[in-house]
Amino acid sequence: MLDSPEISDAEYDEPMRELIAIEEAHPELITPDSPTQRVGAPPAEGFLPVRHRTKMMSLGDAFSFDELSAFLDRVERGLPNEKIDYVCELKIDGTATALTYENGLLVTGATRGDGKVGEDITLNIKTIRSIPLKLRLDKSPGFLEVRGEAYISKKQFEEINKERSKSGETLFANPRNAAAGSLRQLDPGITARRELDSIIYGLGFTSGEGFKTHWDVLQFLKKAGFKVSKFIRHVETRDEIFNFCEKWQEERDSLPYEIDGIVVKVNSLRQQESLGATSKAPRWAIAYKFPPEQKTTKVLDIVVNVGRTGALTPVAVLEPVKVAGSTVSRATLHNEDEMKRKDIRIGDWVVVQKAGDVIPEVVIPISSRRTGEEKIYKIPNRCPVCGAEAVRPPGEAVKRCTNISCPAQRFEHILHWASRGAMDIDGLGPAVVDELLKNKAIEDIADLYFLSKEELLNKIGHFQEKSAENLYNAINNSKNRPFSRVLFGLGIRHVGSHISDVLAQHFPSIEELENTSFDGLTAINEIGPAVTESVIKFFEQERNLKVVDKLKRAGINLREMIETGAPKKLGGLTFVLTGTLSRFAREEAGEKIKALGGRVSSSVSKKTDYVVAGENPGSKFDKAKSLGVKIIEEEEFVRLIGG
DNA sequence: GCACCTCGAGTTCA
DNA sequence: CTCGAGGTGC
Repeated sequence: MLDSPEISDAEYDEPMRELIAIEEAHPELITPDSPTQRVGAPPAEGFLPVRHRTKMMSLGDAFSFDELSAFLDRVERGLPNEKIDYVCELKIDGTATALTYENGLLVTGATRGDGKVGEDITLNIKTIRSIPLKLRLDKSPGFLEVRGEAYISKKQFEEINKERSKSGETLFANPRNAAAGSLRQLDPGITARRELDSIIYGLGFTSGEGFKTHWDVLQFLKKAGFKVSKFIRHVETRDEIFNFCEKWQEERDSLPYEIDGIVVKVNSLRQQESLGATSKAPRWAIAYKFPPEQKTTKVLDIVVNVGRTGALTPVAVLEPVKVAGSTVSRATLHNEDEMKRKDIRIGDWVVVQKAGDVIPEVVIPISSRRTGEEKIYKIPNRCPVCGAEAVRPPGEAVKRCTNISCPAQRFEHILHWASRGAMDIDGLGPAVVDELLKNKAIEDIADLYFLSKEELLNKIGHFQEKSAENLYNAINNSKNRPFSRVLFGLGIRHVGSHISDVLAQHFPSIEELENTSFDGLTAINEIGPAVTESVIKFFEQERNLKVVDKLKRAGINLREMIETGAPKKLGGLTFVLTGTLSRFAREEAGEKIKALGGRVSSSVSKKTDYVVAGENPGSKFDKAKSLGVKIIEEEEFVRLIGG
């Protein structure tokens, strides 16, 4: 077997500490290629475009062994009567990068971009420890470009998401997105903390090196100091190729990083050249893509869940089965119509898969395995928790429990109040809320603020002094959350986080919101009749008024804070973002605008002050033009927000 | 009244 | 991520 050893991370770690010490003592000795220069560079302004010397092509896909065979047929036809051997590599699910070295020193790291022009992410690339800043060659070529995959290990990915979850940031869907996102950080310090890794698998434009095979190239890359995969295989027959694919399809879970397929390349560089390329992809390589992992399992039961709004949602209880890395035992069926459309019955054998990598989904029932014993499930007309009538309004898709004091709704409502987007009360999770309700310590959200430490300790079975103290403090600290979060936490129907922001902008205090009229609400952009009605209804309910009153007495912040400092730069201005911004994600830009007192709206109207147009702006751009709304480009926007 | 875009609400697992 | 539904503009 021709497996090749991988360079271990430890080899890069050891000399670091020593070096830092030396350089701190003698700053004049710091060289541009010093590993200490990997981090600490100032945040970049944005990313400059880099033109690739030779196009970074993508690979053709094969989604089955048939398609893979067809590819091999084409290769053989293209090289009649020649002996052909191949190299099989794991296709790591990361992000493609091109690294250029001049006279042995790393000068540029770039993303693939559209293949012709990528972005200069050199500072971020330098934080990847397995990428040498200097080649380990006696005599380096004047110009060397290598290509590879920058990725994040499964373990590190979970680590990152755990932290993001703590700080309330949106989670990365998969390691690939995490890697891509981390490489697009303006502050290399953040990239460094993400601990990316890299595997190099080929050469780009390079001066004066005469290789015969791809295998030789890989050996050279290893010698030059790059991390090259140890799982690469040099093969000669089709069977070996298929075996390699099959083996890794089964064993992909055992790898420290995610792979989404196998790359098969013609080994001889002369043969590669002779096969050539289409405008999109080389004819001498292909990516065999693993099918999304699907498993079959049995629907043991279908149960209903009662949500915060009283919605009855059917959930399939499944015979536990391992799919794409985790064990699946439940899957939502969304609603009655969806259940009927897919015709899923209790006792059915079904195909399950992960939608988007995390959330299990029932794809389809296997009707051929039916015995006739399967039962069609109907959502009950009574709430399974409180027994009240459950009604599905005409034209709507969900059945709802009509009892506003239904224990299930109350429970979910309190959890919602404590949730990250609302009051963010750490330590107030399902188990604690359950005990507090059961032991009659609270009835509603406002009661939380009248609990003493002792009560918390007494009423929550598993609590010790420390946890009681922590929760007590967490509850107290939530009193001065911004008004918009309080509004969101109230759980008014149709009032989510965004509409809460909008309402808080227009009504500086809860009294003003309470006393407004139907027209006063609908006049506001983004507030239509449905939202208006539900807000007005909320304040008509005696129960709700009592809770609001108690919240007031508890000292909850029920007015928009008026900033006493310097007037905010963007006070009262409304922005609409369109197109792709290069410096930050849209969400980030939105955060910045809001932080400076501005508003972000989703659609352009006469009220819009600025439309910020990024790359490929959408229809909002045209709308802004026709309405005569001021359109600014990213440059000017950055100047406007002063950074 | 319709198309399009957003937002809201519910959900899973480790 | 998913679906459903609200808001806006034609």
